[in-house]
Amino acid sequence: MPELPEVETIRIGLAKLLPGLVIQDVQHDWQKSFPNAPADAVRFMMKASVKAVHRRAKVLIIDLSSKYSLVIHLKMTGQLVYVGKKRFGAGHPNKSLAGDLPDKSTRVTVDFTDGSKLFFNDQRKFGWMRLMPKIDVTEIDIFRKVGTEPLEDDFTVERFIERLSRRERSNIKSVLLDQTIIAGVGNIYADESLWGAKIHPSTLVGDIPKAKMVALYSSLRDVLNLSIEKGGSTDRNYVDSEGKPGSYLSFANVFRKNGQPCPRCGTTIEKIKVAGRGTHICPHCQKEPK
DNA sequence: CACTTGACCTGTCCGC
DNA sequence: TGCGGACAGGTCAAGT
Repeated sequence: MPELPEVETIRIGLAKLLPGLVIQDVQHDWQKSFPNAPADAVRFMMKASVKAVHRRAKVLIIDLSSKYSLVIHLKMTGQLVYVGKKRFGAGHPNKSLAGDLPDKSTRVTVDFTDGSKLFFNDQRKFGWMRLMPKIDVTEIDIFRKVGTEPLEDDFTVERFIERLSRRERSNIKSVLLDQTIIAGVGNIYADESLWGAKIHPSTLVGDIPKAKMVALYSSLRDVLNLSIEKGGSTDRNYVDSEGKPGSYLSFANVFRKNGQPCPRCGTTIEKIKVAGRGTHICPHCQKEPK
């Protein structure tokens, strides 16, 4: 579920909430959700305080005062929700989406010494949290191979075109989803940015004229920035660090809008399959390549 | 190398 | 109301 804007929204929230808190205990209910966590590793978390919260691609990194970091990938249905002591229990701000915690999808609970808690929930159990020595964090595959961050200042349109051109003979949608080319784009923002640039998702990268590549670059950055501003996209599962949903989907133009009119031309939006993924297009604005 | 398929899981929705 | 199948925003490995 969570793509760059959702993970970044969580990071912004946690960066305000966690630093300075001291870990008292950690529990987990599913080995795959908290791998590499032998008793020893968990012991190294005790009494450590949170120093900082970072994001790279769709991965969160919580640096501790010890030599370790908590590294978290939310995959499809992961949530990372902080519940402060004052709000814990009755009156939680979002009963409908984050409910009373822990619940049946809570995989890992981190207790802090002030009585507050950080819950890692994950319905489908695809996500994970790992405790890693800081020096090893960059050795995770996704960090070794991951592409450029699309919102960094030095991610110019020239770099965008250079990176995409490494996959000239692939269709543009699968290239946008390829984390080794550009980091953080998933199905929602791939569809939205392609609609913005009027490019059919099956178009081969090498067949896209330069002007459209420039349009796609702008469209992608605009869509990601707008979504961060709106707190991300909530379909079913996504909530931010305080358990609140994001509102971007009400600004989306094509994603999950099949059957509705295209906001630009009024043609009915269709849902097709490209690169094995559900894909939303306006068949008038985004002409299928020959 | 490009692309597809299947796997990892649970929950929901849709049609019969 | 029950049941089977398709599907869900992400990655990874293996096969063609």
